[in-house]
Amino acid sequence: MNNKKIKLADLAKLAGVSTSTVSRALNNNPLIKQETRDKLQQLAKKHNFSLNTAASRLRTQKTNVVAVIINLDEQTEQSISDPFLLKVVSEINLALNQQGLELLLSNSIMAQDDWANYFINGRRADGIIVVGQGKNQTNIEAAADAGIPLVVWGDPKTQSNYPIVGSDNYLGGMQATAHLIEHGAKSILFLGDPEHGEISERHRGYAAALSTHKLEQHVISIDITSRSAYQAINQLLREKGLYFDAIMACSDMVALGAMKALKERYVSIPNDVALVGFDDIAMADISHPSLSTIKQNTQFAATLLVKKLIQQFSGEKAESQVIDIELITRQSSKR
Amino acid sequence: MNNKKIKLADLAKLAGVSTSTVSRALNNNPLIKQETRDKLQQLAKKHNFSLNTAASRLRTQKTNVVAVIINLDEQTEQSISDPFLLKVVSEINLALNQQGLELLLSNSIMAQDDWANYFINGRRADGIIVVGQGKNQTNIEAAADAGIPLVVWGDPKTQSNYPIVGSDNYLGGMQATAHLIEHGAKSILFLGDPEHGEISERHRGYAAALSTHKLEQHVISIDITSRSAYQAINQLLREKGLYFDAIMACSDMVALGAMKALKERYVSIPNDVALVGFDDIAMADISHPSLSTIKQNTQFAATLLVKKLIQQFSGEKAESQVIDIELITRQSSKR
DNA sequence: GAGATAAATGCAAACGTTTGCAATATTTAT
DNA sequence: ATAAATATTGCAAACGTTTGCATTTATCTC
Repeated sequence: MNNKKIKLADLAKLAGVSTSTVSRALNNNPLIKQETRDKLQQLAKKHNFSLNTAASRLRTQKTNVVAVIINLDEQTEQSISDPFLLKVVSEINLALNQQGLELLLSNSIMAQDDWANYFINGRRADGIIVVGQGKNQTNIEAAADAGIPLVVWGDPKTQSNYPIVGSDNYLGGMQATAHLIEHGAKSILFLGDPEHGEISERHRGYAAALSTHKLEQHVISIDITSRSAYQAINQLLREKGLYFDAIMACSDMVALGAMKALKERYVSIPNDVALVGFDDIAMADISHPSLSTIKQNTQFAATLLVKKLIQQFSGEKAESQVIDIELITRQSSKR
Repeated sequence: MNNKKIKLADLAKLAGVSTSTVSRALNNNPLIKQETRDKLQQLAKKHNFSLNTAASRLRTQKTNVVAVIINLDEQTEQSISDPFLLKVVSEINLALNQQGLELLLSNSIMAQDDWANYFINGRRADGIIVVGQGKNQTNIEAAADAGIPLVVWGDPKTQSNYPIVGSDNYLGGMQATAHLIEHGAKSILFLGDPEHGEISERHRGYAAALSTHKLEQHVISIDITSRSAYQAINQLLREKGLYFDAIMACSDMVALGAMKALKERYVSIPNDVALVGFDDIAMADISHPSLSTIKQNTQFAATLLVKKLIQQFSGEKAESQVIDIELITRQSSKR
């Protein structure tokens, strides 16, 4: 095993050609005769040669890397363990790889406020995908203003100077709520934080559906974690009793936390309380009763995010885009 | 806003010093007078300057990047959505950032077998963390032989020429099983794939605990997903009836799938069937009944993985290390 | 078969840092 | 005040690619 790292020039010497030829051959430049290309590519493979990306990035000013930032404000603890966010990241990774791009992951960098320079001026990445809007939009806005290729997973109806891809949260909230109403719910809790970007849209949808049917809002503002959902419902049942007959939860994890509290107190789901979540994480299908939810098409979203980012690489402006959601009805809401 | 990217030389000109001085100042080299250092660092901040990593990596032959490879064999679909793996990645990310290292994520590259060159010879990363042993250990072994800084999350008792960090799966399997036996279980199912690296150790622990008490093994070999667990238990109950009184599941997701099947058929947990999982994912606490499980200390593991990788950067050899597990008893096993 | 066009390759200069060594400025000892 | 030692800075050569342009080689045209 050779511990001296082989370089382009070594290959060139071995093949008796110039480095330019090798470089072009490995990059499949049609300027080089097909035959020579094949020969050199084989030689490279044989010697386990891989282009030094540091050098090539320096020369080309391109990295073929995209930084993905998980943007969670304060509530570090739970969001990080939210399967949904991680699934989004996973899908983005796939979408990037399909385009020959690599994924530089960061979930702590958002704290410091010069992340844009850090990644872009530092030539660590060609562009940035921010997962989650959080509350510090000004930060993102500034980066976008500075011409940094940037794309955000969040609520696409938010006014912004950067493209946001995300589900139709308003429609999702409305459909979920309407579904509960159709199944006879009269007193529907909204469980979540209506201040929070995407969730506020879900809440607006909830409110709209209610007002159509002249029903009252019951907003329980909580941290968007299953634990605080559990605690909130527990406290509610203890202090106020069962004054509601349905819950529209702002996420599946929240819904599952609520479900646990209900089951512990022998509140029947869906008979006493019907329940709808949001996201369609794997657990929604596995829980008992299985959880009705609004499915977000993360795979499509990921390819879209990547596509819009690449557009910006070539100077095009990309627009925000709303992705269709789908109501998945399972046991938790059927009565 | 300046669209021309500023470089070291520009800063130097602005400050009226040489590039060497700026470079040293920004790298906090004590060779430079403290006063000059401060001044230059401020200047850099003021101009949103960030060192061009491409250039600096080329010159220093270091990237300060670690590639993390999620190593899943074939069963792509479910493993990717397994919250546990993603949590491990998340913890690794944190641990890396704490050491000033960045995380390059990869989950599909493992397919092609030259990933080692790709990352290391291509100077994309200084080292590699493989999450999950999978079945193609030869691949990893070759890389380790080639002197590539490498560390694996897996079963640390596996014989290997590279350091593996992971939980005491044998002990975990044994403790979980013993716990079930203590609570009166006589016929305990092992739910998982005993061929699979870490899980085979869990199975060995299970077998050991059983043989101590002269109990019989009942191994249900399934894909390690909640869905196939659900299907398997369903089928079992349908075809053979309730011939078991406890389940030791190879992971929490598997346990939760089994739990759903049991609940659907009104098998009481833990009274009719006691249940223990493995991992302690967030859902274990939220499920109803809450799931007893073997907790893996992922945070500690992550720091250890990173530490052992860094050791290798400086030529030291690092050893495999077993991490303590902890039995978390919740409702699913208490009777 | 000579001249002209096209195809294939080579030369050499970047890209922006870092760092050994040389050079200068500053302090200390005498 | 001068010499010696030390602290601080600058010079210039790498690091390994890519690519515009020049050059060579092959192909075509008449």
